Amino acid sequence: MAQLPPVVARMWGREPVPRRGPRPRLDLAAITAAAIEIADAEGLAGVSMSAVATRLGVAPMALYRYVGNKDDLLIVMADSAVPPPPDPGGLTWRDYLAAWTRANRDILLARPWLLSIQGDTPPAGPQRLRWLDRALQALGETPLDDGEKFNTVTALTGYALTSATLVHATGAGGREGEAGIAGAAEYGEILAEVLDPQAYPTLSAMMSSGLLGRSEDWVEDADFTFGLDLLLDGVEALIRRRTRRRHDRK
Amino acid sequence: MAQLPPVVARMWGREPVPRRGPRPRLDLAAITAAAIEIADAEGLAGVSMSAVATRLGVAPMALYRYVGNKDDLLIVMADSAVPPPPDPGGLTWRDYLAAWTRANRDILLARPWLLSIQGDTPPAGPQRLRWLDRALQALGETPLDDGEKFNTVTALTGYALTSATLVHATGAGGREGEAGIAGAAEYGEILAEVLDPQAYPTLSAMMSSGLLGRSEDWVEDADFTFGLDLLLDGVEALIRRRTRRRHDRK
DNA sequence: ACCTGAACACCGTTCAAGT
DNA sequence: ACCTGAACACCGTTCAAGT
Repeated sequence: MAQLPPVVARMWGREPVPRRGPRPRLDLAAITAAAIEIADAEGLAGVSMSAVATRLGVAPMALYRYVGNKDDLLIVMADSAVPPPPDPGGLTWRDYLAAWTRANRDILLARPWLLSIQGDTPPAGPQRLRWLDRALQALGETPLDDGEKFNTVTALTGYALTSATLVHATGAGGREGEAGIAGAAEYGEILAEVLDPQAYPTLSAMMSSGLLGRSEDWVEDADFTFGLDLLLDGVEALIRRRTRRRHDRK
Repeated sequence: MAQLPPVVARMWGREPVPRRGPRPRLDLAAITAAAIEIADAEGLAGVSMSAVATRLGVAPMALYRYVGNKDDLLIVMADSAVPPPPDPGGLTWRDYLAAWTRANRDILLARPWLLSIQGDTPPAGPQRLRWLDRALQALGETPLDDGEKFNTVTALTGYALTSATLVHATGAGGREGEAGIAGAAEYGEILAEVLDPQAYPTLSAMMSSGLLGRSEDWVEDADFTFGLDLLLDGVEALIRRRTRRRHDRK
């Protein structure tokens, strides 16, 4: 699952260029698109090799010419399901990274099945690396070194992912008929019933004061923005420190 | 997968208390322990209902008396594989949350299969909620409101998760013979070969200047600590702002 | 009440064979 | 070179039957 597989080369357009033989009826892009359609409609559980093949009008074994195994297919799906990152166009690093993180989270909310794959796979495909590139680019003008930029992006990515998990899992952003708890309120009720105030003092105090009662707010911009600003404030503080130090040396 | 299932009640000790009939030869704890042993040894792929049953010396169908289905079992595993959170004992909120986040990440590094489950499941079991409780408790003395505390913890959780994913996926922390890319250096090499400097200007510039060459550092304390401090600086800035405002009102 | 045996409808993946 | 048909060794899950 964590192995960076040969199929990665194909993701980057390094398709073998054969001379002879019948014209291929498939390619990696068509297979991936079919698999994504199934995942969007039925979730990851619906994505079986034979379901994908059926949708393409082909025998299941035909897929193995393009994909080493099913894990390969999942990795390719997780990359190509991601749209291009927002355009940097003239934004400050802070405004851009805010938009970038929000867009990142929105993708995960629209395609929750990505959560199950991305938590396990490093960015190695063209799309996810483009996202990484743009975020690093936005920090280009700052005095941070490469490692610091990288860790900043890691923190933002993690926040987007955890927020999306929470929203999706509690069903707060849930579309009708979707898997997930009926609502954050129900989640709260279940916890309230089960939590022992002795063992979970802070959490149960918060719950009885209504934290989780109104927790559909988790999806709302205000709440997401708060945590995001927390992170960006940290970055800004660091930049200010760095800048000051440079200035001192003059 | 995201459904909060009836098995949750059982996680909380709400086992049915039967009167008559043969004494049970199994219980949820034993099943979970067996499944975790398999996951530790062979990864999540090795955890099949029949593998778990075999390890317990029982027919596979016996498990269905304790667990609704396999997804249920995974949810229970993901909770009970988590050890108790660090002890708060006299630490400042900042020191405690730093230790908490680091411990969080270390668990994920020790049991990478948790990554595949936790990215998809909200905390609903006794262990993960205990972690949540302790983190909120540490923020108890600060002037943050409940929602702010909650989002702070979300951001820290996300950072731990993404850091662990990155470390694990690039194999930087890999034990011998484990799944994963052989090393971060190899990951870098693959990317270097495939990245078009035109399409990925910042990333390829960083790579040729050696960012990913020395990227085993990702695991090292220094690098992890940097991102963590970034987050905590953000929290601290917010707390300072809140405190000042209160002071002004006097 | 608890566990089992047999059975069902699937999986992912292989291999030799066809064109 | 590409696709297929048949086959293999598994899955998760059901149900009726045993004690």
